[in-house]
Amino acid sequence: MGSNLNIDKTRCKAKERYHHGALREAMIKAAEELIEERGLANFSLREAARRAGVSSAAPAHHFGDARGLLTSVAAAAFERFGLALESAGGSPDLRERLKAQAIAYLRFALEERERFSLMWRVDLIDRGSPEYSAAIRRATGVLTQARREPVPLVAEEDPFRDVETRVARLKDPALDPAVAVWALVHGFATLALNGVFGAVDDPDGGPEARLRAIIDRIEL
Amino acid sequence: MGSNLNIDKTRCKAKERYHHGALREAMIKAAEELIEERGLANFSLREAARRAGVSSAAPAHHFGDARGLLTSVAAAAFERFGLALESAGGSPDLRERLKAQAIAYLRFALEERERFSLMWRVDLIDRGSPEYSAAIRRATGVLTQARREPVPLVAEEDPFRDVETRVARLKDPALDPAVAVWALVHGFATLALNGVFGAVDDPDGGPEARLRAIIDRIEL
DNA sequence: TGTACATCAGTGAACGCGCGTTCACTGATGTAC
DNA sequence: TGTACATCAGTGAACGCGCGTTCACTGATGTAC
Repeated sequence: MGSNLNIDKTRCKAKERYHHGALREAMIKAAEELIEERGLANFSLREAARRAGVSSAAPAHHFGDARGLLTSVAAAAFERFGLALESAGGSPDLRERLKAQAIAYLRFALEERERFSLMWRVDLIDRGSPEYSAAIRRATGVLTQARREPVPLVAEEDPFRDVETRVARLKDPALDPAVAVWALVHGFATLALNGVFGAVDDPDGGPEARLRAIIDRIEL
Repeated sequence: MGSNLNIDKTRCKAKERYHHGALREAMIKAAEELIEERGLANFSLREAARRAGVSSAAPAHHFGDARGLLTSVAAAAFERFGLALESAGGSPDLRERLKAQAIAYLRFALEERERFSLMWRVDLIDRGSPEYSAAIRRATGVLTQARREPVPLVAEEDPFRDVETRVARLKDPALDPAVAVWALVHGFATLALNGVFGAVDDPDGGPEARLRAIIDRIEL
């Protein structure tokens, strides 16, 4: 790389270079900011390109079309979402683990409202895209795998006591407490975003405590 | 009314009369069909007017603007939704009542996908509208009032046994099992609509049984 | 029972808008020799 | 190390689209006298 190029880069004025250099990432960032700022309904490819300092035709090279860009934004959001859930799942106790993940779920939804909505907007994104389906599979996998703790098969008295029940539960998805908690927190978050539970302004207070109390009443 | 008018009416060709006569209802019906048929994302005021056999300026007299029409559609949907929940809440047993309402909730969501989505799309409707807020208050009221059964205050042994616990529960919304079930079924329905639980084609089979099993595990 | 007239509920043409996408193009990059 | 050239990643102007809404209008209705 010549020194001229370096000078351009240290200026950090991407617009002054003909080639942006990292337009893909810049577009995703611009789209995220636009969506969070003006709402998902007011997203437009042109405006996102404008914010990235690039002509409206440029994104086509990286995303194909507008749906492609939104798909990438959704995939990136799911990626971060999965990480948040994962790092919340540290407790060895199943109930605590599920509760912590539920809270992480709720917080993500309340803090990144518009992006959280986008993640589920099938009409706006391309579900078939490899990057999207990988990200959603990973994130939801974290949830539904939450109960796959090392089961203490060797009980004190009878080594086979309860084992069959446990195995049956592991096999029957209807009885998976993780699915119940997942549906519960997803609905709770969605309703909270809709203002059903009143003010959402203090996410540390109301909704979270309420969610904790509810999860405590699910038989695991 | 003259006989000419009657002849016109029996012809049932609304287009042939200058005054539609029941455009408000016709527009709502047209919008509902359009939405269910082509999806919420493809709704347009013009197309709805076209289907009602009326110029695109006509609806303004009844709804003001496009948002006004969608608000009325959402309100009508909430009205039917509330009725469905209400008629499902017949059982004297709390758990059975909640379960039946949850199933009704799920069925409504799966059968009227697009309208169910619209009901919660704050960006498309006017939440402040009296007709909408009345309808949503009524429908959600059915849910959150589900536990307000006649509590058997006069117990066998000690008339005050458990009473304080009951009263405390009634006061603390965090412990309201109806809210838990509500959030649960709402999330369950939303995820099901997103295809998370696989095929939705047989609503009598998979999702419903699963939901029943989950509700059985909530401590009421 | 007629008539005058205000009001209501339509028409249809037109406006302006921002959008997504296409197109021929060009500047920059990287690679083969 | 230099040069030719293919490829990549941009430009910016233009196209066509359907939309929501506005506007001056008109036909139908209902009511007061």
